[in-house]
Amino acid sequence: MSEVRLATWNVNSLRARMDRVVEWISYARPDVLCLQETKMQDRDFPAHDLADLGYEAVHHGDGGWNGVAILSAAGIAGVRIGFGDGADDEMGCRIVSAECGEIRVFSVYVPNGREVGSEFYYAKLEWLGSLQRMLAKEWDQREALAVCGDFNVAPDDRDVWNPAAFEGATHVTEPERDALGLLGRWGLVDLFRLHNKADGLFSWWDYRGGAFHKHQGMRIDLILGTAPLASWCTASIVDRQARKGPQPSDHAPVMVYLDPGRGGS
DNA sequence: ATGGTCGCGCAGCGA
Repeated sequence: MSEVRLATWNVNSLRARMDRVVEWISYARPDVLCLQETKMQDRDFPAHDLADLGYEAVHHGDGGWNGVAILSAAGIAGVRIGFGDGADDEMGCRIVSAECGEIRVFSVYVPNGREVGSEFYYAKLEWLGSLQRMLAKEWDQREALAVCGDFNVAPDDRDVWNPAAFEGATHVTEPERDALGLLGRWGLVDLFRLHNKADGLFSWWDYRGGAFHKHQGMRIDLILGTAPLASWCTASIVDRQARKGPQPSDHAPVMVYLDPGRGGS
């Protein structure tokens, strides 16, 4: 297979964002695009419009909140909804996966923990734990597998616009980062960071207060991949252009470039 | 100065 472009984007309502998604697809040409916060029911998902653009898709959503999807120009097979043990249903349509060509792709929307120490914070940690247990139990880290989505965790201080101001705040606490660390110990690598080491490379900026133009953001949208994907990865981008212009999402798309003919696997 | 802006859905909550 030739180059594969694998992307993830929290669109904050696919209904409100469809024009921007179509625009982005037309110039970025991802082979696989994971979406989060579609905020729609399955029956409203614009599968036909996406098929016209050359994408098969799977969507998992039940209404006004959450909702995840995978668009693939490399095929969709072996769809899995949720964790398979009902845990996802309680937290609401936050994980879906499919075989896209030779890669098992997950699209995930990790719960927002709101205030540190709140019940929502612990539910977020539990959800990340469920993700790790599901991967360890059902999947093989030696295979080509990617977990893409909005993790609501900034992996390290480079990923926060003002680490001093965020000390102890949600998205950066040790337990949240430890939960990402467990995914790393299982075998997932933060593919964006393989070829982009600088700070200030954010994927989300608050709508309020002109945060985007003040470069006040965080990198919380991640593409995690197993060792084979890490060996294939040649480049990565965050497309800040998509955060500009009319009716943008508060997140920008993140994309990695994979060359399955490259590296040792 | 505890604000600010979105989306959903039609009040006020969640992010």
